[in-house]
Amino acid sequence: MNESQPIKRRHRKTRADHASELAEDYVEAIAEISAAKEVCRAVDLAGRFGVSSVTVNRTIARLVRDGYVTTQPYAPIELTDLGQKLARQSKRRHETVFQFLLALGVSESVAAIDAEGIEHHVSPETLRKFQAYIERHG
Amino acid sequence: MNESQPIKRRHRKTRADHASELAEDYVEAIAEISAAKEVCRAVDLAGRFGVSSVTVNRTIARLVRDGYVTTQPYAPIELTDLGQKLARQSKRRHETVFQFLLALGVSESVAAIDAEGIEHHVSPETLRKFQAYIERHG
DNA sequence: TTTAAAGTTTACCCATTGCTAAAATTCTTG
DNA sequence: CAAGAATTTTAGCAATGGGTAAACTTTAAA
Repeated sequence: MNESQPIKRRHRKTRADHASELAEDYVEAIAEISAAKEVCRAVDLAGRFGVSSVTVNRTIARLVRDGYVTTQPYAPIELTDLGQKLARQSKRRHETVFQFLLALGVSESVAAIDAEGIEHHVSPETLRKFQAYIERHG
Repeated sequence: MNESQPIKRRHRKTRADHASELAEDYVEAIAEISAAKEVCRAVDLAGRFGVSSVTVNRTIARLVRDGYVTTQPYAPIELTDLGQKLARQSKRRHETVFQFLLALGVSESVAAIDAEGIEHHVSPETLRKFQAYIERHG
């Protein structure tokens, strides 16, 4: 009577239709790095995420496959329109979560860490509540 | 000046020292199911999480390896003291996140889903802020 | 310009988390 | 108790996300 419906796990679920957390982190980083220094290279992402450039390479290949990114051998990494759209959404949501935590009184360093983890699990409805809270409080 | 220190990803990071999200979900579920019907079997967890019992089996093997669970072939699944401790912590944190979302005005169905995802990324400091908010508001 | 450094790619490895099919065991019921 | 149902286990497959070592390109410097 209690184990009603199955709890679907939210990590690694669908393929092309729904961007993974990793994809969101990557497009967000690619957008930021591209803005800061014109081109984004695998080595930049490797430094950013603290992983090897081999790992970056394969992740980028998946992003290409899923339509978020274009690149050619030994060339810089660029976002497609879809990738840019996802990057904007991710950045906006990330920023909202971060500001919300600050408004709640969480310290900046902890808010930065927690926002990273939380952002991928906040539904539109909850995000709106976060925004409302930010507007009410400072 | 911005790509200061590497951003450590919070999913699937360490091995034995830090319980994975999946481990937390499992011990929480095992505790709940054991409380509700005396014994917890793989098939119960499979139903709960919407995965096959083969998948449950292997996950349980990892939990045994990591010291959270004991079991024997064809026997029910039981939590170790460590597993019970983790289950209590997880349940408490989960409950706090869920109540916090409700207090913020998020609907019950969405709060249930978001709490599942968010709970694993909330630091002790942020959790205290959540609790404080719940106490202030209803 | 040639060479060395930096960056990228390829070829391997591993663990996790999912699956199906089939074998083994335990439970239930006729 | 024997047969069938339910459950668990084993064997094998796949995708993701991590690694190293070594080869290959590109860039920079002497």
